Amino acid sequence: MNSLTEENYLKALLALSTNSDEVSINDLAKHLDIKMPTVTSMMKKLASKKLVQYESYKPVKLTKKGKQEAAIIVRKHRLTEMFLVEKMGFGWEQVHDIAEQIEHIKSPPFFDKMDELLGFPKLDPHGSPIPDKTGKIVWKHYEKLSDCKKGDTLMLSAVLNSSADFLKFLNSRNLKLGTHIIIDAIEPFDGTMSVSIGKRKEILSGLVCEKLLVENITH
Amino acid sequence: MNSLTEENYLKALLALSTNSDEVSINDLAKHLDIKMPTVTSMMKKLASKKLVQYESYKPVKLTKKGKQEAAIIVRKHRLTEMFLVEKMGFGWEQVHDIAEQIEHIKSPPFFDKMDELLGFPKLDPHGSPIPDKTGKIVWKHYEKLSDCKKGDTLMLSAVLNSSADFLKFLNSRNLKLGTHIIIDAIEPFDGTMSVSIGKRKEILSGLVCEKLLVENITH
DNA sequence: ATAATTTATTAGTCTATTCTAACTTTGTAG
DNA sequence: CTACAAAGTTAGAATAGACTAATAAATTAT
Ligand SMILES: [Mn+2]
Ligand SMILES: [Mn+2]
Ligand SMILES: [Mn+2]
Ligand SMILES: [Mn+2]
Repeated sequence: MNSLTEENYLKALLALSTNSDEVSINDLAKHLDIKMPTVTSMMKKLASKKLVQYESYKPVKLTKKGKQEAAIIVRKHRLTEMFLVEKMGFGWEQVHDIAEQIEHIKSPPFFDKMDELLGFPKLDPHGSPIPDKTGKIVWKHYEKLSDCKKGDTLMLSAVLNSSADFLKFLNSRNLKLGTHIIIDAIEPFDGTMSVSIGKRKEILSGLVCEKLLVENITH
Repeated sequence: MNSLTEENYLKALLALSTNSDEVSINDLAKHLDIKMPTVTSMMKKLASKKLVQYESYKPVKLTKKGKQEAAIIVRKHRLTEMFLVEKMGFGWEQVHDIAEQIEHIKSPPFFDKMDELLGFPKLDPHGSPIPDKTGKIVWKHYEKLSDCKKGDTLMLSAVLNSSADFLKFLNSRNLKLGTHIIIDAIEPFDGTMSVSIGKRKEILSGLVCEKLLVENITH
């Protein structure tokens, strides 16, 4: 059984493996806000448990086993978020921090029951896929709003940042999953977009646009 | 903020304070299944946090502050058990172990929401009172079945043991909170009782009878 | 009032997780 | 191909929590 600490390392490794599946000690240290030597020694420990592949001075890689166990934590995190929103009435900006703790609860029946009560959801409240019980994760083919072009009509489908601050910002602009966005103009210098959300006109900074995943529904 | 470990010590102290409000290191060690020297050093730590009163070679006592913080953990534990039974469909024999973990979640809104969704319950699924937010705990005046006499008609109101084994035993005898019990005979030697539960006749050992709290409803 | 037993404390060790300081390796810019 | 910066490792120390062995205090039994 992995400790809470080990589980958080596994989850961070998975989160940082989206592109290359190789993760540097430095990135991991920054992501977890832990110093590099601490990370190095934890990598040795996880390697001894066959959860990562580790060699001195090289980036780390999750093994199949490590990937699977990380995905199970993510599953528990996302099921929890969905439960908090759908069954307990929390806002999507309130659930991440609670889920960060509940994901470590050891009780398969507890999460199975959530899953069942929710009707076996495929997505969490932020649009991210809920891994299945075997650890498989299937992302739909979304694109970043920042990669879309002027005139496109898009549907907000997922957010890449679940911090309360960011989500409260989206709330204040009436941006929810499913909301339609039309790109009126793009500032070439910094990627700031002028968009229409329903009847309202809004300005979204490049940084915000990079965190919004959309589906192109231009007619 | 107290650690999970400290919280479990506080809860044990409160549980063992029911009578005398003084707790011996030895009892605490047995209750927590931890060796005495470890308990001694934790008592020193809790004393430095003003949560217990500790002097060498004397029994420990929870301070007002310690009692309050312990009760808040118990509140979270019992709200959780109630939520698991009432809102998630678990049996009363399944919830204690999950609550033992969830009681340590740091999120007042999470437990407030449970409380609200449950309609501010006063009792948990095992008949124990749910402490209020200030830490006050009010037990109703129940008596132990083992203290009742032949001919009494009683209503099962609470159980003093929440282990899955014990509760599964009660399930198998159709004993639930609210069930009526009539004492047909008491074996003087060991306190074994012959009782009527509805139309059924059952035999309950003295040990079982001591764990059942009842309300006397003899006409 | 002793002796025996039980309870509690000290001292020293261990594992898990983290840190800082110092050193080494790798990668990059001339 | 050096020289410097960035990334990574080693060594040593700290804290939380738990253990064992040895010792001391308090209780109980004779
Ligand atoms: Mn989240
Ligand atoms: Mn976490
Ligand atoms: Mn319980
Ligand atoms: Mn607990």
